[in-house]
Amino acid sequence: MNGLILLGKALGDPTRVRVLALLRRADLCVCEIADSMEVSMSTLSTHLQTIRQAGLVRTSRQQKWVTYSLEPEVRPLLDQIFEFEEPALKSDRRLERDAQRLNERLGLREEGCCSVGVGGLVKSKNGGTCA
Amino acid sequence: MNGLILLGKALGDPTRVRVLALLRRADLCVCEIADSMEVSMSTLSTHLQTIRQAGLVRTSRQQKWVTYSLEPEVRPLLDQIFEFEEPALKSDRRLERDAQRLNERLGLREEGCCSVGVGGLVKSKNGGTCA
DNA sequence: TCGTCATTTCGTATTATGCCGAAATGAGAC
DNA sequence: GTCTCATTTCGGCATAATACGAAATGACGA
Repeated sequence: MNGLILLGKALGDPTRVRVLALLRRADLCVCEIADSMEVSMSTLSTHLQTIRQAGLVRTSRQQKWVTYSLEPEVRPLLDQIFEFEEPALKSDRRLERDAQRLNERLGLREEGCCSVGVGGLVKSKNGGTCA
Repeated sequence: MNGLILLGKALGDPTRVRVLALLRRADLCVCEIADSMEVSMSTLSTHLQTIRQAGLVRTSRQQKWVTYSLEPEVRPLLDQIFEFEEPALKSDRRLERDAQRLNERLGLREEGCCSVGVGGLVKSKNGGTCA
């Protein structure tokens, strides 16, 4: 029954739901998630760990960055759960803001995700030159 | 997003999963759940409240007893979630024991659920003559 | 090999959650 | 109305979860 409980815990926290909602839109590297959510890196990392342990996401490395994506095997289930709650989710301010910031963030991808030398258009949390 | 989080919290605790697993088998009054799970009344009640607030169950009164049943509207979703985790759930000892005790308990229903005067075949938690 | 960052872990304070027994509540039976 | 129980809330403690900044880690590029 452990898997089910891990799934429950993963869904039972606002920050984690926000992460999952973002990942349902696109595969994202951690800095993109962080910038979209305006949460500290350490906090985000903890939640990502929880979500990972629940088997909801997989990670892969692209150059220097780790990309998170929904585990294909659970995506259908996750979709059904989210769609069931769709009416409430659609009108959620926080999720809305996250999505908006994500879109702005994704617009910068052509200039290189998290790439160096973009001219500091967007400053990442710890002073890096992340896109 | 609150509904989704409540759903998550409801699924994110072993005791509550055990309750839901029992309710997937049959509509049950609280004393039947308690006897099947061997957990204190106050503890059980707290979890039932959580599950109720998540909108996963409805209650109805039968004579002196309150019967819990899965909310018809969420049952399909719940089924899909449980079926997704089926392999792990099927081999879970605790759930197995709960189900076995439930079966024993249901066998006594003909003698009247929680009825007085059965001769104390089964003693309920707080000294009553509950079936 | 070294430097640079993205990412994770550590230390800690705060808050939430789980458990139980005992007391309170409340619905039916007489 | 009163009695009887099933059911819920209360008080108190123990454990676990969340948050953050700062320090540690670790992978890639040069």
